[in-house]
Amino acid sequence: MARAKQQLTVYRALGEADGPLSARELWRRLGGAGVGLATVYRALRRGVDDGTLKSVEVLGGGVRYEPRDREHHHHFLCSICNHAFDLFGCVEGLESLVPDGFQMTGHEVVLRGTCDECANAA
Amino acid sequence: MARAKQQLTVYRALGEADGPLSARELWRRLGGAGVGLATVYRALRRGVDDGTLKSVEVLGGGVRYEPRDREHHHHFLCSICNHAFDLFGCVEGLESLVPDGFQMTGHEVVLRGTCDECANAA
DNA sequence: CGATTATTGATACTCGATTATCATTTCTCT
DNA sequence: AGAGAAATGATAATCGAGTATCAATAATCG
Repeated sequence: MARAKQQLTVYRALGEADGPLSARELWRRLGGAGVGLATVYRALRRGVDDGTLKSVEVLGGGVRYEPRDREHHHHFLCSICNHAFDLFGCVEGLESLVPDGFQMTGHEVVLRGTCDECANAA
Repeated sequence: MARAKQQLTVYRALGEADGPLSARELWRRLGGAGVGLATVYRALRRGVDDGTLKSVEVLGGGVRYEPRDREHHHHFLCSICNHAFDLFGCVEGLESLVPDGFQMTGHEVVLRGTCDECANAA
Protein backbone atom coordinates (compact mmCIF):
# COMPACT_ATOMS: atom_id res chain seq x y z
CA MET A 1 0.00 0.00 0.00
CA ALA A 2 1.21 3.48 -0.71
CA ARG A 3 0.90 6.16 1.89
CA ALA A 4 -2.08 6.08 4.11
CA LYS A 5 -4.41 9.01 4.27
CA GLN A 6 -3.72 10.45 7.67
CA GLN A 7 -0.02 10.07 7.26
CA LEU A 8 -0.16 12.02 4.02
CA THR A 9 -1.84 14.78 5.95
CA VAL A 10 1.15 14.88 8.22
CA TYR A 11 3.62 15.09 5.35
CA ARG A 12 1.64 17.80 3.67
CA ALA A 13 1.50 19.89 6.82
CA LEU A 14 5.25 19.64 7.20
CA GLY A 15 5.79 20.58 3.60
CA GLU A 16 3.71 23.71 3.98
CA ALA A 17 5.21 24.85 7.24
CA ASP A 18 7.60 27.80 7.40
CA GLY A 19 9.92 25.88 9.65
CA PRO A 20 10.45 22.54 11.34
CA LEU A 21 7.64 21.35 13.58
CA SER A 22 7.62 19.18 16.65
CA ALA A 23 5.25 16.26 16.93
CA ARG A 24 3.06 18.26 19.24
CA GLU A 25 2.97 21.37 17.09
CA LEU A 26 2.08 19.24 14.13
CA TRP A 27 -0.64 17.53 16.05
CA ARG A 28 -2.14 20.82 17.13
CA ARG A 29 -2.09 22.08 13.54
CA LEU A 30 -3.94 19.05 12.34
CA GLY A 31 -6.83 19.94 14.52
CA GLY A 32 -6.01 17.88 17.53
CA ALA A 33 -9.12 15.83 17.26
CA GLY A 34 -8.75 15.14 13.57
CA VAL A 35 -5.61 13.07 13.73
CA GLY A 36 -4.40 11.04 16.65
CA LEU A 37 -1.13 11.89 18.30
CA ALA A 38 0.01 8.33 17.81
CA THR A 39 -0.52 8.65 14.09
CA VAL A 40 1.56 11.79 14.00
CA TYR A 41 4.41 10.00 15.72
CA ARG A 42 4.02 7.04 13.42
CA ALA A 43 4.17 9.21 10.34
CA LEU A 44 7.22 11.03 11.62
CA ARG A 45 9.08 7.88 12.49
CA ARG A 46 8.28 6.35 9.18
CA GLY A 47 9.29 9.48 7.34
CA VAL A 48 12.64 9.54 9.04
CA ASP A 49 13.15 5.86 8.36
CA ASP A 50 12.48 6.09 4.66
CA GLY A 51 14.43 9.31 4.25
CA THR A 52 11.56 11.62 3.49
CA LEU A 53 11.93 13.53 6.70
CA LYS A 54 14.77 14.72 8.82
CA SER A 55 14.74 15.46 12.50
CA VAL A 56 16.42 18.61 13.70
CA GLU A 57 17.09 19.97 17.12
CA VAL A 58 16.59 23.64 17.57
CA LEU A 59 17.47 24.78 21.04
CA GLY A 60 14.58 24.86 23.41
CA GLY A 61 11.76 22.72 22.23
CA GLY A 62 13.15 19.30 21.63
CA VAL A 63 13.11 17.53 18.31
CA ARG A 64 11.39 18.94 15.27
CA TYR A 65 10.93 17.57 11.79
CA GLU A 66 11.28 18.93 8.30
CA PRO A 67 11.33 17.50 4.77
CA ARG A 68 14.76 16.18 3.96
CA ASP A 69 14.85 17.76 0.53
CA ARG A 70 15.16 21.30 1.80
CA GLU A 71 18.36 23.07 0.88
CA HIS A 72 20.96 23.75 3.51
CA HIS A 73 19.54 26.29 5.90
CA HIS A 74 19.32 27.33 9.52
CA HIS A 75 16.67 28.45 11.94
CA PHE A 76 15.36 31.39 13.87
CA LEU A 77 13.74 30.60 17.18
CA CYS A 78 11.25 33.13 18.47
CA SER A 79 11.55 33.38 22.21
CA ILE A 80 7.95 34.49 22.52
CA CYS A 81 5.88 32.14 20.41
CA ASN A 82 8.63 29.56 20.51
CA HIS A 83 8.22 28.77 16.86
CA ALA A 84 11.20 27.88 14.69
CA PHE A 85 11.44 29.58 11.29
CA ASP A 86 13.53 28.52 8.34
CA LEU A 87 16.24 30.94 7.31
CA PHE A 88 17.98 31.21 3.97
CA GLY A 89 21.68 31.41 3.51
CA CYS A 90 24.59 30.53 5.69
CA VAL A 91 27.62 32.13 7.32
CA GLU A 92 31.34 32.44 6.71
CA GLY A 93 34.28 31.57 8.84
CA LEU A 94 33.14 28.38 10.49
CA GLU A 95 36.35 26.51 9.66
CA SER A 96 38.43 28.97 11.60
CA LEU A 97 36.65 27.97 14.78
CA VAL A 98 37.63 24.32 14.58
CA PRO A 99 40.44 23.43 16.99
CA ASP A 100 43.53 21.62 15.74
CA GLY A 101 42.98 17.92 15.35
CA PHE A 102 39.21 18.19 15.29
CA GLN A 103 37.26 17.23 12.20
CA MET A 104 34.11 19.12 11.39
CA THR A 105 31.38 17.26 9.55
CA GLY A 106 28.51 19.67 9.97
CA HIS A 107 27.20 22.69 11.77
CA GLU A 108 24.09 24.35 13.08
CA VAL A 109 23.28 28.00 13.49
CA VAL A 110 20.33 29.15 15.51
CA LEU A 111 19.32 32.76 15.83
CA ARG A 112 17.20 33.75 18.75
CA GLY A 113 14.94 36.74 19.09
CA THR A 114 11.49 37.93 18.24
CA CYS A 115 9.64 37.07 15.09
CA ASP A 116 7.71 39.41 12.89
CA GLU A 117 4.31 38.82 14.43
CA CYS A 118 5.40 38.75 18.04
CA ALA A 119 7.41 41.94 17.55
CA ASN A 120 4.32 43.75 16.27
CA ALA A 121 2.00 42.30 18.87
CA ALA A 122 4.19 43.63 21.67
CA MET B 1 26.47 30.41 55.30
CA ALA B 2 28.65 30.76 52.26
CA ARG B 3 28.84 27.94 49.80
CA ALA B 4 28.66 24.45 51.11
CA LYS B 5 31.44 22.05 50.50
CA GLN B 6 29.97 19.65 48.02
CA GLN B 7 28.42 22.41 46.00
CA LEU B 8 31.79 24.10 45.73
CA THR B 9 33.10 20.86 44.31
CA VAL B 10 30.48 21.12 41.63
CA TYR B 11 31.37 24.69 40.74
CA ARG B 12 35.05 23.90 40.64
CA ALA B 13 34.52 20.95 38.31
CA LEU B 14 32.53 23.15 35.97
CA GLY B 15 35.17 25.83 36.06
CA GLU B 16 37.87 23.36 35.09
CA ALA B 17 35.95 21.67 32.31
CA ASP B 18 36.78 22.27 28.68
CA GLY B 19 33.15 22.67 27.84
CA PRO B 20 29.66 22.71 29.31
CA LEU B 21 28.65 19.62 31.26
CA SER B 22 25.32 17.98 31.85
CA ALA B 23 24.21 17.07 35.35
CA ARG B 24 25.05 13.45 34.65
CA GLU B 25 28.46 14.12 33.19
CA LEU B 26 29.26 16.28 36.13
CA TRP B 27 28.10 13.61 38.53
CA ARG B 28 30.24 10.99 36.87
CA ARG B 29 33.27 13.25 37.03
CA LEU B 30 32.80 13.78 40.71
CA GLY B 31 33.25 10.11 41.28
CA GLY B 32 29.64 9.08 41.33
CA ALA B 33 29.77 7.87 44.88
CA GLY B 34 31.48 10.96 46.24
CA VAL B 35 28.68 13.39 45.58
CA GLY B 36 25.01 12.59 45.33
CA LEU B 37 23.17 13.23 42.12
CA ALA B 38 20.63 15.27 44.02
CA THR B 39 23.37 17.56 45.26
CA VAL B 40 24.65 18.07 41.75
CA TYR B 41 21.20 19.12 40.62
CA ARG B 42 20.83 21.36 43.64
CA ALA B 43 24.13 23.08 42.98
CA LEU B 44 23.25 23.58 39.34
CA ARG B 45 19.87 25.02 40.06
CA ARG B 46 21.25 27.32 42.66
CA GLY B 47 24.06 28.41 40.40
CA VAL B 48 21.64 29.34 37.67
CA ASP B 49 19.41 31.16 40.13
CA ASP B 50 22.15 33.32 41.55
CA GLY B 51 23.72 33.97 38.16
CA THR B 52 26.92 32.04 38.65
CA LEU B 53 26.01 29.45 36.09
CA LYS B 54 24.29 29.45 32.77
CA SER B 55 22.47 26.58 31.15
CA VAL B 56 23.11 25.95 27.50
CA GLU B 57 21.59 23.54 25.06
CA VAL B 58 23.93 21.90 22.66
CA LEU B 59 22.21 19.60 20.23
CA GLY B 60 21.93 16.04 21.33
CA GLY B 61 22.47 15.69 25.02
CA GLY B 62 20.00 17.91 26.71
CA VAL B 63 20.89 20.78 28.97
CA ARG B 64 24.44 21.47 30.02
CA TYR B 65 25.90 24.05 32.34
CA GLU B 66 28.84 26.41 32.24
CA PRO B 67 30.09 29.35 34.30
CA ARG B 68 28.31 32.50 33.27
CA ASP B 69 31.46 34.59 33.21
CA ARG B 70 32.90 32.89 30.14
CA GLU B 71 33.37 35.15 27.17
CA HIS B 72 31.07 34.79 24.19
CA HIS B 73 31.83 31.47 22.58
CA HIS B 74 30.31 28.48 20.86
CA HIS B 75 30.59 24.71 21.02
CA PHE B 76 31.84 21.70 19.17
CA LEU B 77 29.92 18.51 19.72
CA CYS B 78 31.81 15.29 19.13
CA SER B 79 29.48 12.76 17.60
CA ILE B 80 31.52 9.89 19.00
CA CYS B 81 32.16 10.70 22.64
CA ASN B 82 29.26 13.10 22.68
CA HIS B 83 31.22 15.64 24.63
CA ALA B 84 30.76 19.37 24.04
CA PHE B 85 33.91 21.49 23.76
CA ASP B 86 34.22 25.22 24.09
CA LEU B 87 35.34 27.06 20.98
CA PHE B 88 36.90 30.48 20.71
CA GLY B 89 35.81 33.17 18.35
CA CYS B 90 32.64 33.77 16.43
CA VAL B 91 31.41 34.14 12.88
CA GLU B 92 30.48 36.92 10.49
CA GLY B 93 27.33 37.59 8.57
CA LEU B 94 24.67 36.54 11.03
CA GLU B 95 22.67 39.73 10.58
CA SER B 96 22.16 39.05 6.93
CA LEU B 97 20.22 35.92 7.77
CA VAL B 98 17.59 37.70 9.81
CA PRO B 99 14.30 38.09 7.92
CA ASP B 100 12.63 41.47 7.64
CA GLY B 101 10.72 42.41 10.73
CA PHE B 102 12.48 39.90 12.94
CA GLN B 103 14.64 41.07 15.80
CA MET B 104 17.69 39.06 16.71
CA THR B 105 18.79 39.09 20.31
CA GLY B 106 21.28 36.26 20.30
CA HIS B 107 22.62 33.32 18.43
CA GLU B 108 24.15 29.90 18.81
CA VAL B 109 26.60 28.06 16.63
CA VAL B 110 27.29 24.39 17.08
CA LEU B 111 29.86 22.51 15.07
CA ARG B 112 29.54 18.78 14.81
CA GLY B 113 32.25 16.27 14.04
CA THR B 114 34.98 14.30 15.68
CA CYS B 115 37.19 15.58 18.44
CA ASP B 116 40.91 15.28 18.71
CA GLU B 117 40.97 12.14 20.79
CA CYS B 118 38.21 10.28 19.03
CA ALA B 119 39.76 11.08 15.65
CA ASN B 120 43.03 9.51 16.75
CA ALA B 121 41.43 6.55 18.41
CA ALA B 122 39.63 5.65 15.20
C1' DC C 1 -19.94 -8.65 -1.80
C1' DG C 2 -16.77 -11.00 1.82
C1' DA C 3 -11.95 -12.07 3.43
C1' DT C 4 -7.68 -10.18 4.48
C1' DT C 5 -4.49 -6.70 5.75
C1' DA C 6 -3.07 -2.02 6.91
C1' DT C 7 -4.33 2.14 9.37
C1' DT C 8 -6.13 4.69 12.99
C1' DG C 9 -7.00 6.71 17.63
C1' DA C 10 -7.44 6.21 22.55
C1' DT C 11 -4.95 4.92 26.11
C1' DA C 12 -1.73 2.39 28.97
C1' DC C 13 3.00 2.06 29.43
C1' DT C 14 8.02 2.91 29.41
C1' DC C 15 12.02 5.61 29.99
C1' DG C 16 15.05 9.23 31.26
C1' DA C 17 15.51 13.64 33.41
C1' DT C 18 14.54 16.41 37.21
C1' DT C 19 12.49 17.36 41.72
C1' DA C 20 10.66 16.35 46.41
C1' DT C 21 11.12 13.92 50.72
C1' DC C 22 13.30 12.77 54.86
C1' DA C 23 16.49 10.93 58.03
C1' DT C 24 21.29 11.84 58.88
C1' DT C 25 25.41 14.56 58.99
C1' DT C 26 27.91 18.85 59.05
C1' DC C 27 28.40 23.71 60.05
C1' DT C 28 27.98 27.87 62.68
C1' DC C 29 27.79 30.27 66.67
C1' DT C 30 28.01 30.79 71.38
C1' DA D 1 30.41 20.90 73.93
C1' DG D 2 25.40 21.86 72.59
C1' DA D 3 21.47 23.98 69.99
C1' DG D 4 19.76 25.20 65.71
C1' DA D 5 20.15 25.84 60.70
C1' DA D 6 21.78 24.26 56.38
C1' DA D 7 23.57 20.60 53.50
C1' DT D 8 23.76 15.92 51.98
C1' DG D 9 22.58 11.42 49.80
C1' DA D 10 19.44 7.69 48.92
C1' DT D 11 15.37 7.03 47.07
C1' DA D 12 10.57 7.83 45.89
C1' DA D 13 7.71 10.72 43.15
C1' DT D 14 6.79 13.45 39.13
C1' DC D 15 6.73 14.91 34.49
C1' DG D 16 6.96 14.93 29.52
C1' DA D 17 8.22 12.60 25.31
C1' DG D 18 7.73 8.83 22.74
C1' DT D 19 6.15 3.84 22.09
C1' DA D 20 3.32 -0.39 22.39
C1' DT D 21 -1.23 -2.35 22.58
C1' DC D 22 -5.63 -3.35 20.93
C1' DA D 23 -10.23 -2.95 19.32
C1' DA D 24 -12.55 -0.49 15.63
C1' DT D 25 -12.33 1.20 10.92
C1' DA D 26 -11.04 1.60 6.16
C1' DA D 27 -8.82 0.05 2.05
C1' DT D 28 -7.50 -3.84 -1.34
C1' DC D 29 -8.50 -7.49 -4.16
C1' DG D 30 -10.53 -11.52 -5.96
